[in-house]
Amino acid sequence: MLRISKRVEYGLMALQYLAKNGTVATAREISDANNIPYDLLAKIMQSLKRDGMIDSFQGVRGGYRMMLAPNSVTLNRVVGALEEETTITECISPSRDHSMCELNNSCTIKEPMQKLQTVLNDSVGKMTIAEFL
Amino acid sequence: MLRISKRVEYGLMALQYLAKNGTVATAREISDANNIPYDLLAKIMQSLKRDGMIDSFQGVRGGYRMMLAPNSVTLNRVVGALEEETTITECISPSRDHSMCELNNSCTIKEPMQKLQTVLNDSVGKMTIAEFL
DNA sequence: TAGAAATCGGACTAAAAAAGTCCTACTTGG
DNA sequence: CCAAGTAGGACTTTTTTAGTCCGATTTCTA
Repeated sequence: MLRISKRVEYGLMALQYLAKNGTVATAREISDANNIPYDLLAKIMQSLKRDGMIDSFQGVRGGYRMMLAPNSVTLNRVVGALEEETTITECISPSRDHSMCELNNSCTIKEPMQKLQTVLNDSVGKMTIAEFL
Repeated sequence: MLRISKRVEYGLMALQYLAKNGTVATAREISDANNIPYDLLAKIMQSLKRDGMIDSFQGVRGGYRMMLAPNSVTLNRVVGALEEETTITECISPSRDHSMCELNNSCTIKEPMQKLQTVLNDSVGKMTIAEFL
């Protein structure tokens, strides 16, 4: 049901690393420290950068740096930055036309699913990177 | 991150159906009513039966029947009955030897993940089939 | 008592998603 | 200029999930 993806797992490790060390760190450094495949991590860092929670510097003395206070970066935000779909169910997703569940409008569990989604968002949204330090 | 599987989705629909109607219903009846592939639903019903939340009757007038009050069947229980792994992360799973995260014991996010797991279990555990009626 | 309508359950295939790899381009400090 | 970085597209592999198929067993009923 709710296993988090490696993308999120690695992303959290990277953010933890950055938050802990305070300084600029390279993707290579982080991948070495955590046994994360370098290429994969590189992509993840780009996504986190795009979100704005970290900053990046190209070139020889480049790397990544935290841009926000750890306690202001919620898990919801991290997940949102790293994953396409963040809803519990396809029919709740805002990305598709879901005026009906797939073919028919006979979906009988939409409302409770929506409720579950809210409950989940609330609880996950309360945790931040500060909890990882 | 946390999309629920079709197994759980279909399982919830089936439980809703049984709880709503009160009587014995066949897998065919439920699959027709909800556009669920019959063979798949049949397996799901067997899993739910094994858990004990529903009962089954073989033979010509057979089918399935709810065995518990809807408000006593939590989502956690349904998920547990229908899925192998129910943990947010592999290293938390009780099914594997995880005295260390895979190869090395350098997993730096285990504790917060454990906390997240607890938070999640708590919130999901509060919802029951009664919410689906 | 035969047969239809069910559940039971294993084995398999197909499809989708996730994880990981490869390669090239661009940037920048020394 | 070149080494050490990020940026990012395209691709392959692996894993997981979804779905299918088939035969066995049970049991009501005509």
